[in-house]
Amino acid sequence: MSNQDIQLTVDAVVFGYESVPRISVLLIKRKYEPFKDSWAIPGGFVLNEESLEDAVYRELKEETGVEIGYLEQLYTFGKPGRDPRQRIVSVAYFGLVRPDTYKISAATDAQEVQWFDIHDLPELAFDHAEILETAIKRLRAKITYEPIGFELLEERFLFSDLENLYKTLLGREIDRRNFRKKIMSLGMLNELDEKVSKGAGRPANLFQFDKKRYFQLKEEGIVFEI
Amino acid sequence: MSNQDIQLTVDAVVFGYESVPRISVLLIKRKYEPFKDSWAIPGGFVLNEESLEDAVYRELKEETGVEIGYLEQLYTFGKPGRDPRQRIVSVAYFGLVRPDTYKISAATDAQEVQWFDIHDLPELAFDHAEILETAIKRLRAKITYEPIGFELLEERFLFSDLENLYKTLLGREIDRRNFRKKIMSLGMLNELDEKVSKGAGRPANLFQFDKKRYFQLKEEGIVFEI
DNA sequence: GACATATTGCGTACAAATTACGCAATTTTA
DNA sequence: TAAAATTGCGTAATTTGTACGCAATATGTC
Repeated sequence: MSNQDIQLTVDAVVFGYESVPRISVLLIKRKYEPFKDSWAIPGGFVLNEESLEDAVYRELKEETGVEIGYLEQLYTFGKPGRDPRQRIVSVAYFGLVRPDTYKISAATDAQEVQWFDIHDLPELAFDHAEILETAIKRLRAKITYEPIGFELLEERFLFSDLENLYKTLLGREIDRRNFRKKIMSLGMLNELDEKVSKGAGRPANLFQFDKKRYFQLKEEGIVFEI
Repeated sequence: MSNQDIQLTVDAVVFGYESVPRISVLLIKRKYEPFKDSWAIPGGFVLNEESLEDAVYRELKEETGVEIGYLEQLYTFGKPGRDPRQRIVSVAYFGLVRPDTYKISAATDAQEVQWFDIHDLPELAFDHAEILETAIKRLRAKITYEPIGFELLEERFLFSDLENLYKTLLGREIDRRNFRKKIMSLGMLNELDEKVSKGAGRPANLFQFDKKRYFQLKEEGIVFEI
């Protein structure tokens, strides 16, 4: 097939979390046609000699300045006509950043890059609304069977933060005490000695996800599940 | 990126099931370099104006004569160097066929196309071993939370067939009686009036997966899970 | 400073789901 | 005709999930 004329791009749906609480996604305003001045998921063409993941990291750095802590391939979108000008197939990824990175990147270039609440999104270029929807569904599903929620929190976090993250993402109430029991029973969290007091109420303990222990347990067939 | 020089292909890992029991995968012997005479997953270049799915259906028909009953995107493999000659990014799919289709295609062209037990595979071209492994993992995981196992059985099947399919795929013993209770409690199977007697033992009832009912239940938030 | 309010951490009773296994019914095979 | 194989249904024990109660410990208010 020497006359194949298909361009390959990557796009990255990057999620962040604030303890407001809200889940947000990183979007850029397009500088060029097509869809000039529309909001879009960051991404771009894959270079001839770089891997798909490298393309994602590079584009994210170039376009948004963000460095992500977690990245996985989401889905490949290739329907003819998804770009009005040429045949473009895009390998979409989804990534997660911690609040600290989040803040930095939010300040970088307010004109072109911006975090949006996933429940209050602008109109998006191309089929990016579909890509984003796919990503949200995946994130929502995945936090129930993979410990990726921790990638959205600080290294050391409060149980109430974790709980709010799950409540917000799953969109339903969770019994605080049962949730805690369930998570703790997995044996993947370390309770730190440090206590934090914010606002009224008894000070809360800090926790940390034990990635090493998680992989040990995974080896033994014990999986994360909520 | 006007000088991008990346070719796009699709590959399809097609699974079948025989009540031996064994899970098998459809492979072809390559006619051309690179990897001439090696076994490989069927696939090929995407045409400029066809969708990725259409490319899969077309290539499968051209190369194997198989028509699949279920298809889903698996993963996109794009590491530079996975094809020794040029940069090729491949969108891999996995598909399932029923035993009837299975038999037909096996007869089509015994020289070039062949079913292999997934536990007794030949050496594969390119990174196809990795693709196949990814597909097997996905299939194994997915039969526990999506009703795709039925796509590997006849429309009307015996409970023991379903049970053996799960035992074979999951690679562990399953209590026959509890398995049956669990599946039946989902309310997605219709018990037919017809009985079948094969070999010794009490004749068994035929069952049928009720896809319409499944989607109804899914709407109501009741999901398939085993 | 005392008291109301908020949040955390732990525990307990009850319901639901899972697991282990017994056994009769009905067929083929010896 | 008896033995062996397979199916279909049931029941008890165990594990897991759910709904709460309540003391401990901070902040906010008067």
